[in-house]
Amino acid sequence: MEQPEDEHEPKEMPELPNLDKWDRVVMRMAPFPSGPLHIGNARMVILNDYYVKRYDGELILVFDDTIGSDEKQVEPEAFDLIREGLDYLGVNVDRTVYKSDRLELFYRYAVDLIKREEAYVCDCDPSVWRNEHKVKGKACACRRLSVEENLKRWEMMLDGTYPEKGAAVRLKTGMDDPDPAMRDHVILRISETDHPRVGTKYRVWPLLEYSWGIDDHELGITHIIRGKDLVKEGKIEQHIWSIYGWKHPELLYYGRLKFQDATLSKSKSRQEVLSGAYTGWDDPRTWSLQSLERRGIHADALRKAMLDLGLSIVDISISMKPVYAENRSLRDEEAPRFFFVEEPVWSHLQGLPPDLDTAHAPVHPDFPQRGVRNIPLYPKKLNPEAPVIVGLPERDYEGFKSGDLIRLKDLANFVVERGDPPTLQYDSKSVEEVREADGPIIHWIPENSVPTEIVLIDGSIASGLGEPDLRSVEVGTFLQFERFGFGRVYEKDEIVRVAFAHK
RNA sequence: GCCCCGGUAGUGUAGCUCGGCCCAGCAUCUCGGACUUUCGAUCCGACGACCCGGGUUCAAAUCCCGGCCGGGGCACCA
Repeated sequence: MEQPEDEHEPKEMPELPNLDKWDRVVMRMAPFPSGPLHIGNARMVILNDYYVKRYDGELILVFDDTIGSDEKQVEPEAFDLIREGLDYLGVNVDRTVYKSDRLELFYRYAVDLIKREEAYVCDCDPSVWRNEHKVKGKACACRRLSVEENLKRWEMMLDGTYPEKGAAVRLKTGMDDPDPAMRDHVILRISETDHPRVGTKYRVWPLLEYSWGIDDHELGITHIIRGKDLVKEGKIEQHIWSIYGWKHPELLYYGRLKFQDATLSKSKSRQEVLSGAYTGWDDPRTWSLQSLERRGIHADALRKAMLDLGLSIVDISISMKPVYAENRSLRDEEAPRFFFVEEPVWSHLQGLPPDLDTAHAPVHPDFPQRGVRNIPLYPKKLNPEAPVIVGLPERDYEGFKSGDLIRLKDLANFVVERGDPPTLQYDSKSVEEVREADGPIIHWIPENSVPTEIVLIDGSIASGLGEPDLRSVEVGTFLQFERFGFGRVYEKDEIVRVAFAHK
Protein backbone atom coordinates (compact mmCIF):
# COMPACT_ATOMS: atom_id res chain seq x y z
CA MET A 1 0.00 0.00 0.00
CA GLU A 2 1.29 3.42 -0.93
CA GLN A 3 1.71 5.77 2.00
CA PRO A 4 1.83 9.43 1.08
CA GLU A 5 4.87 11.10 2.60
CA ASP A 6 3.75 13.97 4.72
CA GLU A 7 6.27 15.20 7.21
CA HIS A 8 3.61 16.75 9.35
CA GLU A 9 1.90 13.44 9.93
CA PRO A 10 3.04 11.30 12.81
CA LYS A 11 5.10 8.28 12.06
CA GLU A 12 3.24 5.45 10.45
CA MET A 13 2.06 3.05 13.10
CA PRO A 14 1.90 -0.69 12.48
CA GLU A 15 -1.34 -2.27 11.28
CA LEU A 16 -3.59 -3.79 13.86
CA PRO A 17 -3.35 -7.59 13.72
CA ASN A 18 -5.96 -9.88 12.18
CA LEU A 19 -8.15 -7.17 10.77
CA ASP A 20 -9.73 -9.67 8.39
CA LYS A 21 -11.19 -11.60 11.31
CA TRP A 22 -13.48 -8.74 12.25
CA ASP A 23 -16.14 -6.74 10.45
CA ARG A 24 -15.33 -3.49 12.12
CA VAL A 25 -12.72 -2.40 14.60
CA VAL A 26 -14.21 -1.80 18.04
CA MET A 27 -11.96 -0.56 20.79
CA ARG A 28 -12.36 0.72 24.29
CA MET A 29 -10.71 3.07 26.71
CA ALA A 30 -11.07 2.11 30.32
CA PRO A 31 -9.82 4.67 32.81
CA PHE A 32 -10.31 4.07 36.50
CA PRO A 33 -12.14 7.20 37.69
CA SER A 34 -9.92 8.26 40.54
CA GLY A 35 -8.99 11.64 39.10
CA PRO A 36 -8.42 13.42 35.82
CA LEU A 37 -6.38 11.86 33.05
CA HIS A 38 -2.76 12.90 33.20
CA ILE A 39 0.03 12.78 30.69
CA GLY A 40 0.80 9.21 31.68
CA ASN A 41 -2.70 8.15 30.66
CA ALA A 42 -2.44 10.03 27.39
CA ARG A 43 -0.72 7.15 25.65
CA MET A 44 -3.61 4.78 26.28
CA VAL A 45 -6.13 7.32 25.08
CA ILE A 46 -4.23 8.45 22.02
CA LEU A 47 -3.35 4.96 20.86
CA ASN A 48 -6.94 3.76 21.04
CA ASP A 49 -8.28 6.91 19.44
CA TYR A 50 -5.69 6.74 16.68
CA TYR A 51 -6.57 3.23 15.59
CA VAL A 52 -10.30 3.77 15.80
CA LYS A 53 -9.98 6.79 13.55
CA ARG A 54 -7.59 5.02 11.22
CA TYR A 55 -9.99 2.14 10.61
CA ASP A 56 -13.18 4.13 11.03
CA GLY A 57 -14.05 1.97 13.97
CA GLU A 58 -16.02 2.44 17.12
CA LEU A 59 -14.67 3.69 20.41
CA ILE A 60 -16.31 2.88 23.71
CA LEU A 61 -15.49 4.75 26.86
CA VAL A 62 -15.82 2.35 29.74
CA PHE A 63 -15.56 3.80 33.18
CA ASP A 64 -13.88 1.00 35.05
CA ASP A 65 -15.59 2.00 38.26
CA THR A 66 -15.65 -1.24 40.16
CA ILE A 67 -15.35 -0.79 43.88
CA GLY A 68 -11.55 -0.64 43.98
CA SER A 69 -9.66 -0.81 47.24
CA ASP A 70 -8.65 1.43 50.08
CA GLU A 71 -5.74 2.67 48.00
CA LYS A 72 -7.70 2.99 44.79
CA GLN A 73 -11.04 4.63 45.20
CA VAL A 74 -13.58 5.90 42.73
CA GLU A 75 -13.89 9.67 43.00
CA PRO A 76 -17.20 11.10 41.80
CA GLU A 77 -15.69 14.21 40.23
CA ALA A 78 -13.34 12.09 38.14
CA PHE A 79 -16.03 11.20 35.59
CA ASP A 80 -16.34 14.78 34.39
CA LEU A 81 -12.64 15.48 34.70
CA ILE A 82 -11.93 12.53 32.44
CA ARG A 83 -14.43 13.72 29.85
CA GLU A 84 -12.82 17.15 29.92
CA GLY A 85 -9.47 15.59 29.19
CA LEU A 86 -10.88 13.59 26.29
CA ASP A 87 -12.47 16.71 24.83
CA TYR A 88 -9.15 18.49 24.99
CA LEU A 89 -7.46 15.63 23.17
CA GLY A 90 -10.16 15.66 20.52
CA VAL A 91 -11.29 12.12 21.17
CA ASN A 92 -14.73 11.13 19.90
CA VAL A 93 -16.41 8.57 22.06
CA ASP A 94 -19.19 6.64 20.36
CA ARG A 95 -20.63 5.19 23.50
CA THR A 96 -20.10 5.37 27.25
CA VAL A 97 -20.49 2.44 29.60
CA TYR A 98 -20.21 2.23 33.36
CA LYS A 99 -18.95 -1.00 34.86
CA SER A 100 -21.06 -0.28 37.91
CA ASP A 101 -24.20 -0.62 35.78
CA ARG A 102 -23.33 -4.15 34.79
CA LEU A 103 -23.12 -6.08 38.04
CA GLU A 104 -26.14 -8.28 37.22
CA LEU A 105 -24.41 -9.39 34.05
CA PHE A 106 -21.30 -10.37 35.97
CA TYR A 107 -23.45 -12.22 38.48
CA ARG A 108 -25.19 -14.23 35.75
CA TYR A 109 -21.87 -15.36 34.33
CA ALA A 110 -20.56 -16.11 37.81
CA VAL A 111 -23.44 -18.52 38.40
CA ASP A 112 -22.90 -20.03 34.99
CA LEU A 113 -19.19 -20.54 35.58
CA ILE A 114 -19.98 -22.23 38.88
CA LYS A 115 -22.48 -24.49 37.15
CA ARG A 116 -19.92 -25.36 34.54
CA GLU A 117 -17.49 -26.19 37.35
CA GLU A 118 -15.12 -23.58 36.05
CA ALA A 119 -15.32 -21.54 39.23
CA TYR A 120 -15.86 -22.12 42.92
CA VAL A 121 -16.52 -20.17 46.07
CA CYS A 122 -13.50 -20.28 48.31
CA ASP A 123 -13.83 -19.37 51.96
CA CYS A 124 -10.21 -19.91 52.86
CA ASP A 125 -8.42 -17.14 54.68
CA PRO A 126 -6.62 -15.10 51.99
CA SER A 127 -3.19 -15.36 53.57
CA VAL A 128 -3.58 -19.07 54.23
CA TRP A 129 -4.62 -19.62 50.67
CA ARG A 130 -1.68 -17.61 49.43
CA ASN A 131 0.92 -19.39 51.54
CA GLU A 132 -0.43 -22.92 51.60
CA HIS A 133 -2.14 -23.26 48.27
CA LYS A 134 -1.00 -20.75 45.70
CA VAL A 135 2.70 -20.89 46.49
CA LYS A 136 2.71 -24.68 46.78
CA GLY A 137 0.38 -25.28 43.89
CA LYS A 138 -1.97 -27.35 46.02
CA ALA A 139 -5.72 -27.01 45.67
CA CYS A 140 -7.78 -26.15 48.71
CA ALA A 141 -10.80 -28.17 49.77
CA CYS A 142 -13.21 -25.61 48.32
CA ARG A 143 -12.07 -26.49 44.82
CA ARG A 144 -13.69 -29.91 45.05
CA LEU A 145 -17.04 -28.69 46.30
CA SER A 146 -20.18 -29.70 44.43
CA VAL A 147 -22.01 -27.28 42.20
CA GLU A 148 -24.87 -27.24 44.69
CA GLU A 149 -22.63 -26.35 47.59
CA ASN A 150 -20.94 -23.62 45.54
CA LEU A 151 -24.26 -22.11 44.54
CA LYS A 152 -25.31 -22.12 48.17
CA ARG A 153 -22.08 -20.34 49.11
CA TRP A 154 -22.61 -17.89 46.27
CA GLU A 155 -25.98 -16.95 47.74
CA MET A 156 -24.30 -16.51 51.10
CA MET A 157 -21.92 -14.04 49.52
CA LEU A 158 -24.82 -12.08 48.07
CA ASP A 159 -27.11 -12.16 51.11
CA GLY A 160 -24.53 -11.03 53.61
CA THR A 161 -23.96 -14.30 55.44
CA TYR A 162 -20.28 -14.08 54.57
CA PRO A 163 -18.50 -10.98 55.80
CA GLU A 164 -16.02 -9.05 53.65
CA LYS A 165 -13.07 -11.33 52.89
CA GLY A 166 -15.12 -14.24 54.21
CA ALA A 167 -15.40 -15.78 50.76
CA ALA A 168 -14.55 -15.12 47.14
CA VAL A 169 -15.18 -16.72 43.77
CA ARG A 170 -12.11 -18.26 42.18
CA LEU A 171 -11.73 -19.16 38.55
CA LYS A 172 -10.18 -22.58 37.87
CA THR A 173 -7.27 -21.35 35.81
CA GLY A 174 -5.26 -24.26 37.21
CA MET A 175 -3.40 -24.91 40.45
CA ASP A 176 -0.66 -26.65 38.48
CA ASP A 177 0.16 -23.62 36.35
CA PRO A 178 3.92 -23.06 36.52
CA ASP A 179 3.26 -19.36 36.97
CA PRO A 180 2.05 -18.78 40.52
CA ALA A 181 0.39 -15.60 39.37
CA MET A 182 -2.03 -17.64 37.30
CA ARG A 183 -3.27 -20.08 39.93
CA ASP A 184 -7.02 -19.94 40.56
CA HIS A 185 -7.35 -16.23 40.65
CA VAL A 186 -10.17 -14.51 42.54
CA ILE A 187 -12.73 -13.07 40.14
CA LEU A 188 -15.43 -11.79 42.50
CA ARG A 189 -15.22 -10.68 46.09
CA ILE A 190 -17.23 -8.99 48.79
CA SER A 191 -16.97 -5.27 49.45
CA GLU A 192 -19.41 -3.16 51.40
CA THR A 193 -17.78 0.10 50.46
CA ASP A 194 -20.18 2.81 49.40
CA HIS A 195 -19.97 3.41 45.65
CA PRO A 196 -20.45 6.95 44.27
CA ARG A 197 -22.89 5.81 41.60
CA VAL A 198 -24.69 2.76 42.96
CA GLY A 199 -24.21 3.21 46.68
CA THR A 200 -24.52 -0.01 48.67
CA LYS A 201 -26.78 -1.73 46.18
CA TYR A 202 -24.18 -4.45 45.59
CA ARG A 203 -21.88 -6.17 48.01
CA VAL A 204 -20.24 -8.56 45.59
CA TRP A 205 -17.91 -6.95 43.06
CA PRO A 206 -15.97 -8.34 40.13
CA LEU A 207 -12.24 -7.94 39.73
CA LEU A 208 -10.86 -6.22 36.66
CA GLU A 209 -9.73 -9.33 34.78
CA TYR A 210 -13.09 -11.04 35.24
CA SER A 211 -15.25 -8.07 34.35
CA TRP A 212 -13.20 -7.59 31.21
CA GLY A 213 -13.25 -11.25 30.34
CA ILE A 214 -17.01 -10.86 30.10
CA ASP A 215 -17.26 -7.31 28.80
CA ASP A 216 -14.67 -7.41 26.06
CA HIS A 217 -16.89 -10.05 24.53
CA GLU A 218 -20.27 -8.55 25.47
CA LEU A 219 -19.26 -5.16 24.14
CA GLY A 220 -17.91 -6.63 20.94
CA ILE A 221 -14.38 -5.37 21.44
CA THR A 222 -12.05 -6.51 18.66
CA HIS A 223 -8.73 -4.96 19.67
CA ILE A 224 -7.45 -4.14 23.11
CA ILE A 225 -4.50 -1.84 23.59
CA ARG A 226 -3.32 -1.42 27.13
CA GLY A 227 -0.33 -1.21 29.39
CA LYS A 228 1.79 -4.28 29.91
CA ASP A 229 0.95 -4.28 33.59
CA LEU A 230 -2.18 -6.07 32.44
CA VAL A 231 -0.72 -9.04 30.59
CA LYS A 232 -1.63 -11.48 33.35
CA GLU A 233 -5.16 -10.12 33.25
CA GLY A 234 -5.15 -10.69 29.51
CA LYS A 235 -4.28 -14.33 30.01
CA ILE A 236 -7.14 -14.77 32.45
CA GLU A 237 -9.47 -13.12 29.97
CA GLN A 238 -8.34 -15.56 27.31
CA HIS A 239 -9.08 -18.40 29.68
CA ILE A 240 -12.64 -17.13 30.04
CA TRP A 241 -13.09 -16.61 26.31
CA SER A 242 -11.94 -20.18 25.71
CA ILE A 243 -14.43 -21.59 28.22
CA TYR A 244 -17.23 -20.06 26.19
CA GLY A 245 -15.64 -20.59 22.83
CA TRP A 246 -15.77 -16.88 22.10
CA LYS A 247 -13.64 -15.36 19.41
CA HIS A 248 -10.57 -13.89 21.10
CA PRO A 249 -10.11 -10.15 20.77
CA GLU A 250 -6.60 -9.15 19.80
CA LEU A 251 -4.42 -8.08 22.72
CA LEU A 252 -1.72 -5.46 22.31
CA TYR A 253 0.46 -4.19 25.12
CA TYR A 254 2.71 -1.19 25.47
CA GLY A 255 5.33 -0.48 28.10
CA ARG A 256 5.18 1.93 30.97
CA LEU A 257 6.14 5.54 30.47
CA LYS A 258 8.38 7.36 32.86
CA PHE A 259 8.81 11.05 32.43
CA GLN A 260 12.25 12.42 33.11
CA ASP A 261 10.96 15.88 33.86
CA ALA A 262 7.73 15.08 35.66
CA THR A 263 6.76 13.14 38.73
CA LEU A 264 3.29 11.71 38.40
CA SER A 265 1.20 10.77 41.36
CA LYS A 266 -2.53 10.99 41.13
CA SER A 267 -2.98 10.40 44.83
CA LYS A 268 -0.45 13.05 45.81
CA SER A 269 -1.98 15.49 43.36
CA ARG A 270 -5.39 14.78 44.78
CA GLN A 271 -4.18 15.45 48.27
CA GLU A 272 -2.52 18.72 47.27
CA VAL A 273 -5.53 19.87 45.28
CA LEU A 274 -7.81 19.14 48.22
CA SER A 275 -5.57 20.85 50.74
CA GLY A 276 -5.23 23.89 48.50
CA ALA A 277 -1.48 23.53 48.13
CA TYR A 278 -2.14 23.19 44.41
CA THR A 279 -4.40 25.76 42.77
CA GLY A 280 -6.62 23.06 41.30
CA TRP A 281 -6.57 20.19 38.86
CA ASP A 282 -5.06 22.55 36.31
CA ASP A 283 -2.00 23.15 38.49
CA PRO A 284 1.05 22.31 36.37
CA ARG A 285 2.40 20.00 39.05
CA THR A 286 -0.49 17.59 38.56
CA TRP A 287 0.53 17.01 34.92
CA SER A 288 -3.17 16.52 34.27
CA LEU A 289 -4.52 17.01 30.79
CA GLN A 290 -6.26 20.07 32.20
CA SER A 291 -2.95 21.53 33.25
CA LEU A 292 -1.43 20.94 29.83
CA GLU A 293 -4.39 22.57 28.18
CA ARG A 294 -4.04 25.57 30.43
CA ARG A 295 -0.40 25.87 29.46
CA GLY A 296 -1.33 25.90 25.81
CA ILE A 297 0.09 22.53 24.89
CA HIS A 298 -1.63 21.64 21.64
CA ALA A 299 -3.33 18.25 21.79
CA ASP A 300 -1.63 17.36 18.51
CA ALA A 301 1.79 17.92 20.06
CA LEU A 302 0.93 15.33 22.65
CA ARG A 303 -0.58 13.08 20.03
CA LYS A 304 2.47 13.16 17.84
CA ALA A 305 4.85 12.57 20.72
CA MET A 306 2.83 9.60 21.90
CA LEU A 307 2.49 8.04 18.46
CA ASP A 308 6.22 8.47 17.91
CA LEU A 309 6.72 6.00 20.72
CA GLY A 310 5.12 3.28 18.65
CA LEU A 311 3.72 0.21 20.34
CA SER A 312 6.81 -1.10 22.00
CA ILE A 313 6.24 -3.18 25.11
CA VAL A 314 9.51 -2.00 26.64
CA ASP A 315 9.29 0.42 29.53
CA ILE A 316 10.65 3.75 28.46
CA SER A 317 11.84 6.90 30.04
CA ILE A 318 11.02 9.93 27.95
CA SER A 319 11.46 13.64 28.11
CA MET A 320 8.86 16.33 27.59
CA LYS A 321 11.22 18.02 25.15
CA PRO A 322 9.82 16.37 22.03
CA VAL A 323 6.34 17.48 23.11
CA TYR A 324 7.58 21.02 23.58
CA ALA A 325 9.47 20.98 20.30
CA GLU A 326 6.33 19.89 18.49
CA ASN A 327 4.21 22.42 20.30
CA ARG A 328 6.59 25.18 19.31
CA SER A 329 6.42 24.23 15.69
CA LEU A 330 2.64 24.00 15.89
CA ARG A 331 2.04 27.27 17.71
CA ASP A 332 5.01 29.57 17.17
CA GLU A 333 3.33 31.16 14.17
CA GLU A 334 0.24 32.15 16.08
CA ALA A 335 2.04 33.47 19.15
CA PRO A 336 2.24 37.25 19.42
CA ARG A 337 5.40 38.58 21.03
CA PHE A 338 5.54 40.65 24.17
CA PHE A 339 8.08 41.96 26.61
CA PHE A 340 7.96 40.79 30.18
CA VAL A 341 10.45 41.72 32.88
CA GLU A 342 10.46 39.77 36.07
CA GLU A 343 12.29 42.00 38.50
CA PRO A 344 12.70 45.32 36.72
CA VAL A 345 15.75 47.40 37.44
CA TRP A 346 14.36 50.88 36.89
CA SER A 347 16.69 53.04 34.87
CA HIS A 348 16.58 56.62 33.64
CA LEU A 349 16.85 57.28 29.94
CA GLN A 350 18.85 60.38 29.07
CA GLY A 351 19.48 62.33 25.92
CA LEU A 352 16.60 60.87 23.97
CA PRO A 353 15.95 62.59 20.67
CA PRO A 354 12.67 64.51 20.91
CA ASP A 355 11.03 62.48 18.17
CA LEU A 356 11.73 59.17 19.88
CA ASP A 357 8.70 58.78 22.09
CA THR A 358 7.46 55.32 21.19
CA ALA A 359 9.04 52.00 20.37
CA HIS A 360 7.54 49.90 17.58
CA ALA A 361 8.00 46.18 17.83
CA PRO A 362 6.63 43.55 15.49
CA VAL A 363 3.77 41.41 16.75
CA HIS A 364 5.59 38.52 15.12
CA PRO A 365 9.02 38.93 13.51
CA ASP A 366 8.31 36.42 10.76
CA PHE A 367 5.04 38.09 9.79
CA PRO A 368 5.44 41.86 9.52
CA GLN A 369 1.94 42.09 8.08
CA ARG A 370 0.55 41.32 11.51
CA GLY A 371 1.49 44.80 12.61
CA VAL A 372 3.39 46.38 15.43
CA ARG A 373 3.09 46.80 19.15
CA ASN A 374 3.47 50.35 20.30
CA ILE A 375 5.41 50.89 23.46
CA PRO A 376 5.11 54.54 24.52
CA LEU A 377 7.92 56.02 26.57
CA TYR A 378 6.03 59.01 27.88
CA PRO A 379 3.05 57.81 29.80
CA LYS A 380 3.07 60.91 31.97
CA LYS A 381 2.09 63.37 29.27
CA LEU A 382 0.99 65.86 31.89
CA ASN A 383 4.43 66.14 33.37
CA PRO A 384 6.98 66.52 30.59
CA GLU A 385 9.66 67.26 33.13
CA ALA A 386 9.53 63.78 34.64
CA PRO A 387 12.42 61.51 33.64
CA VAL A 388 11.76 58.68 31.24
CA ILE A 389 12.08 55.44 33.11
CA VAL A 390 12.32 51.87 31.81
CA GLY A 391 12.65 48.54 33.58
CA LEU A 392 15.47 46.19 32.66
CA PRO A 393 15.74 42.50 33.47
CA GLU A 394 17.89 42.15 36.54
CA ARG A 395 19.71 39.19 35.07
CA ASP A 396 20.90 41.30 32.18
CA TYR A 397 21.67 44.39 34.20
CA GLU A 398 23.87 42.40 36.56
CA GLY A 399 26.18 41.62 33.69
CA PHE A 400 26.58 45.21 32.53
CA LYS A 401 29.51 47.46 33.28
CA SER A 402 29.43 51.23 33.07
CA GLY A 403 30.28 52.25 29.56
CA ASP A 404 28.79 49.16 27.91
CA LEU A 405 26.80 49.76 24.77
CA ILE A 406 23.51 47.92 24.83
CA ARG A 407 20.34 47.97 22.80
CA LEU A 408 16.83 48.16 24.11
CA LYS A 409 15.17 45.96 21.57
CA ASP A 410 13.07 47.79 19.00
CA LEU A 411 14.04 51.16 20.51
CA ALA A 412 17.63 52.39 20.40
CA ASN A 413 21.16 51.93 21.69
CA PHE A 414 22.35 53.27 25.02
CA VAL A 415 25.47 53.48 27.09
CA VAL A 416 25.09 52.03 30.55
CA GLU A 417 25.97 54.07 33.60
CA ARG A 418 25.59 51.94 36.69
CA GLY A 419 24.32 53.74 39.77
CA ASP A 420 21.26 54.33 41.87
CA PRO A 421 19.26 54.77 39.82
CA PRO A 422 21.12 53.48 36.82
CA THR A 423 21.07 55.67 33.77
CA LEU A 424 21.11 54.85 30.11
CA GLN A 425 22.63 57.52 27.88
CA TYR A 426 21.22 57.60 24.38
CA ASP A 427 23.84 56.62 21.85
CA SER A 428 22.37 55.72 18.49
CA LYS A 429 19.27 54.51 16.76
CA SER A 430 20.15 51.73 14.39
CA VAL A 431 20.88 48.18 15.22
CA GLU A 432 24.15 48.22 13.28
CA GLU A 433 26.01 50.16 15.95
CA VAL A 434 25.28 47.69 18.68
CA ARG A 435 26.14 44.85 16.34
CA GLU A 436 29.54 46.30 15.67
CA ALA A 437 30.15 46.75 19.37
CA ASP A 438 28.83 43.23 19.88
CA GLY A 439 26.56 44.61 22.57
CA PRO A 440 23.58 42.74 23.92
CA ILE A 441 20.04 43.34 22.73
CA ILE A 442 17.69 43.12 25.64
CA HIS A 443 13.98 43.42 26.25
CA TRP A 444 12.55 46.01 28.62
CA ILE A 445 9.31 47.56 29.81
CA PRO A 446 8.12 51.14 30.15
CA GLU A 447 6.62 52.71 33.21
CA ASN A 448 2.92 52.06 32.64
CA SER A 449 3.29 48.34 32.16
CA VAL A 450 0.87 45.63 33.17
CA PRO A 451 1.22 43.51 36.31
CA THR A 452 1.82 40.00 35.07
CA GLU A 453 2.21 36.65 36.75
CA ILE A 454 3.58 33.59 35.08
CA VAL A 455 2.91 30.21 36.67
CA LEU A 456 5.99 28.13 36.09
CA ILE A 457 6.03 24.38 35.64
CA ASP A 458 7.09 23.77 39.22
CA GLY A 459 4.14 25.79 40.46
CA SER A 460 6.17 28.83 41.44
CA ILE A 461 5.20 32.23 40.14
CA ALA A 462 7.33 34.69 38.25
CA SER A 463 5.71 38.04 38.85
CA GLY A 464 6.71 41.15 37.05
CA LEU A 465 5.50 43.56 34.43
CA GLY A 466 4.44 43.07 30.85
CA GLU A 467 4.40 45.72 28.17
CA PRO A 468 1.25 47.90 27.83
CA ASP A 469 -0.25 46.06 24.85
CA LEU A 470 -0.61 42.99 27.00
CA ARG A 471 -3.63 44.72 28.51
CA SER A 472 -5.65 44.06 25.37
CA VAL A 473 -4.72 40.42 25.00
CA GLU A 474 -7.53 37.91 25.32
CA VAL A 475 -7.76 35.02 27.70
CA GLY A 476 -6.66 31.92 25.86
CA THR A 477 -3.98 33.61 23.79
CA PHE A 478 -0.83 31.62 23.28
CA LEU A 479 2.03 34.08 23.32
CA GLN A 480 5.73 34.43 23.64
CA PHE A 481 7.54 36.63 26.09
CA GLU A 482 10.68 37.45 24.20
CA ARG A 483 13.80 35.90 25.64
CA PHE A 484 11.66 34.21 28.30
CA GLY A 485 9.44 31.59 26.73
CA PHE A 486 5.97 30.62 25.53
CA GLY A 487 2.83 30.49 27.57
CA ARG A 488 -0.90 30.89 27.53
CA VAL A 489 -3.03 33.59 29.13
CA TYR A 490 -5.50 31.77 31.33
CA GLU A 491 -6.92 34.59 33.40
CA LYS A 492 -7.05 38.35 33.29
CA ASP A 493 -8.19 40.98 35.74
CA GLU A 494 -5.90 43.73 37.08
CA ILE A 495 -3.22 41.12 36.62
CA VAL A 496 -2.55 39.16 33.48
CA ARG A 497 -1.97 35.54 34.42
CA VAL A 498 -0.04 33.29 32.12
CA ALA A 499 0.78 29.60 32.41
CA PHE A 500 4.30 28.94 31.22
CA ALA A 501 4.45 26.33 28.48
CA HIS A 502 8.08 25.97 27.50
CA LYS A 503 11.09 27.86 26.21
C1' G B 1 11.60 -18.58 45.16
C1' C B 2 8.46 -19.20 40.68
C1' C B 3 6.70 -17.05 35.96
C1' C B 4 6.68 -13.57 31.77
C1' C B 5 8.83 -9.85 28.68
C1' G B 6 12.63 -6.96 26.65
C1' G B 7 17.79 -5.12 25.38
C1' U B 8 19.52 -0.33 18.14
C1' A B 9 23.34 6.62 19.26
C1' G B 10 22.16 10.94 25.64
C1' U B 11 16.71 10.06 24.88
C1' G B 12 12.78 7.88 21.86
C1' U B 13 12.06 5.17 17.52
C1' A B 14 12.52 2.44 12.26
C1' G B 15 14.54 -2.17 10.56
C1' C B 16 14.06 -8.00 13.18
C1' U B 17 7.95 -11.89 11.17
C1' C B 18 10.16 -13.46 5.08
C1' G B 19 18.96 -12.97 6.77
C1' G B 20 21.75 -9.62 1.77
C1' C B 21 19.35 -3.06 -1.13
C1' C B 22 21.72 -1.39 6.82
C1' C B 23 29.62 0.28 6.74
C1' A B 24 21.85 0.98 10.03
C1' G B 25 16.99 5.54 8.55
C1' C B 26 14.14 9.34 11.46
C1' A B 27 13.01 12.62 15.59
C1' U B 28 14.68 15.07 19.87
C1' C B 29 18.73 16.69 22.73
C1' U B 30 23.84 18.54 22.53
C1' C B 31 27.74 21.19 19.87
C1' G B 32 29.42 24.29 15.73
C1' G B 33 28.20 27.75 11.69
C1' A B 34 24.73 30.99 8.69
C1' C B 35 20.65 34.17 9.20
C1' U B 36 17.79 37.09 12.62
C1' U B 37 16.67 43.87 16.52
C1' U B 38 14.46 37.33 21.30
C1' C B 39 17.87 32.83 24.78
C1' G B 40 12.03 32.02 19.36
C1' A B 41 11.80 30.63 14.21
C1' U B 42 14.59 29.29 9.77
C1' C B 43 18.91 27.05 7.12
C1' C B 44 23.54 24.17 7.01
C1' G B 45 26.86 20.90 9.43
C1' A B 46 28.83 17.65 13.34
C1' C B 47 28.79 14.13 17.19
C1' G B 48 26.72 9.51 18.15
C1' A B 49 24.08 2.84 18.37
C1' C B 50 22.94 -2.91 16.59
C1' C B 51 24.44 -5.67 25.31
C1' C B 52 28.45 -9.70 25.35
C1' G B 53 30.23 -14.56 23.63
C1' G B 54 29.61 -18.62 20.61
C1' G B 55 26.95 -21.05 16.45
C1' U B 56 24.29 -21.55 11.51
C1' U B 57 25.34 -19.17 6.65
C1' C B 58 28.61 -17.12 0.86
C1' A B 59 26.06 -13.34 4.01
C1' A B 60 23.16 -11.74 10.75
C1' A B 61 20.84 -5.87 13.94
C1' U B 62 17.81 -9.68 11.77
C1' C B 63 17.87 -17.08 12.91
C1' C B 64 19.80 -20.60 17.20
C1' C B 65 22.33 -21.38 22.08
C1' G B 66 24.61 -19.42 26.50
C1' G B 67 25.64 -15.27 29.50
C1' C B 68 24.95 -10.38 31.29
C1' C B 69 21.72 -6.38 32.16
C1' G B 70 16.88 -4.20 32.61
C1' G B 71 11.46 -4.21 33.34
C1' G B 72 7.03 -6.56 35.00
C1' G B 73 3.76 -10.26 37.46
C1' C B 74 2.98 -13.63 41.77
C1' A B 75 -3.51 -8.72 45.84
C1' C B 76 -10.45 -10.78 47.88
C1' C B 77 -6.22 -3.06 43.49
C1' A B 78 -6.87 -1.07 38.83
